[in-house]
Amino acid sequence: MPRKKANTTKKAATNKPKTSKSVKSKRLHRLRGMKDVLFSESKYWDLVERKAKDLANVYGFQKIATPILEFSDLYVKSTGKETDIVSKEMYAFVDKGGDKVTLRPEATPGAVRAYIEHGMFNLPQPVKMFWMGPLFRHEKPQSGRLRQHTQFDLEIFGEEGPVADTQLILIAYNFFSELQINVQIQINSIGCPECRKDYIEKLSAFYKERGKRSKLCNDCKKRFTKNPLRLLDCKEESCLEVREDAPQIVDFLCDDCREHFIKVLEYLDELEIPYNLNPFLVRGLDYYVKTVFEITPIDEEGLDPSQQKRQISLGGGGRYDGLVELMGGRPTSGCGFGIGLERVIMKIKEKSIPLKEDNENIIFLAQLGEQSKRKMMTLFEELRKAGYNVRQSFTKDSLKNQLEEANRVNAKLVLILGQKELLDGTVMVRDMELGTQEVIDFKKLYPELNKRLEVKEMKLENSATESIAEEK
RNA sequence: GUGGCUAUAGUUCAACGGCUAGAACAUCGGUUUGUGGUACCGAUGAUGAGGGUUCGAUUCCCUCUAGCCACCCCA
Repeated sequence: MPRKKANTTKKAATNKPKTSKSVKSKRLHRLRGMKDVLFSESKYWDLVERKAKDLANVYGFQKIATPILEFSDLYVKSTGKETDIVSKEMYAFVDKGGDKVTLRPEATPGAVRAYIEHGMFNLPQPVKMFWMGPLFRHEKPQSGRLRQHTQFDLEIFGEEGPVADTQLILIAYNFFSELQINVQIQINSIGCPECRKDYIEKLSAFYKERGKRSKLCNDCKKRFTKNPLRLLDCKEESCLEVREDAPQIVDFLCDDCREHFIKVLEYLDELEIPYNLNPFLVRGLDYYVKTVFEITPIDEEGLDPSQQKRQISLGGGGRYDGLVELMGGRPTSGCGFGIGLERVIMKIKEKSIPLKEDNENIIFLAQLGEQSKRKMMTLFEELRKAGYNVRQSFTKDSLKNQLEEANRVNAKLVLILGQKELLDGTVMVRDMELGTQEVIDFKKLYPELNKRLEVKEMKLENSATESIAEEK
């Protein structure tokens, strides 16, 4: 039996044994870990972006945009050569001019670069900026983990006081609660380079005590020599056991760091923002000092544990006081945080929070015949400019199709103009909910529309109260 | 990057190694050449890619690709 087959013979046997990706399938596929945002998802993006911008503006943050492509060195120097992001996740390449460049893996370095490069230390301090855009990390994709994702990011430069840290956390908290996402704020202080050094010594000493290292998992054995702070991060059961008695960094903070941290917590208490003091929270970027925090979602409806998904963090940030200086600016303190918008949208979808849609009082214009089409096209512009919520489908000529479309967009009224109406100087007004229609004088269109839109609203209110009354 | 699971129309799912790969929803068309949302009829449309075993593969095996899950890490 000859099987149905596309008779396009692939390039003959001249192919190298290693098949190249491009020849493989006839259809082009998007790159791994990259996503298209389609119509149905756009409304979530609108919602989230609007919320982010509104909040940022209220708290005095101004928008900036930095290039997606930067010199690779920017990230190597700031984020840290040894961090996972830089050492194994960067989209780094040499461009045609021979420059070593990288697709932005992280927001803060670009903001810092811009702050220095444009002499923003000459602006009134603190400088508060926000930022929204794509980031690229070459990781193995999973749900909620993409190679291109979008972050909403806030940065404050030139303010060393704890108010700055608090304000960032406050904004993050407001962002989530106003989107009806339940979150938990994890917070910790990892001190400054000085007191952290002391702590790491203590921590190493602790783990060196008899028999402790043999209990650790393989990853942690490596961490012990490479980055002892990360020992605190491990979720392995046996490592957790050892960790129980480990010294906590908060007990070793210098006076300055301790005072700063206490203030942040006091402010949070004052604002009644719930937080979870997590002495084991350590963040993976080199530049963080003092306050670090992370935001994770909470499942409220006590699902059975098997149903519970791994809780990925929705956002995180911290203070980076030494970073501007490290990057060649004058000593400037700073702090910032980022929120992963794809993950936020995932959460909103999970909870199926209803979205407000702009489909109130839609007037749909339908036409029959060339003459009426022309007239309706101009009427459409007229109504639109007058502030009516109008829709049309002038590419379709049959009334059936136009009404179908009117129904799809949830129109309240349809104005129908055909040969008959055109000759009589009238227009037909069809009420899509009641299914009634009426021919009116074209000149009385505006008062008629206004009347119907108002009457409609009152009727709806009435019916709502009636149905409540019935239930009682 | 490591390990596991999966891959069938646009979407959600069917199909003891064997007949024309079947539905629902969606889309388009018709019943109605001037009337939508409920009905009826019809059409379009799929085995991720490449190889192997077999008389015969959607089904079994291998490779690649992609997705999901856990780890690593992070937003």
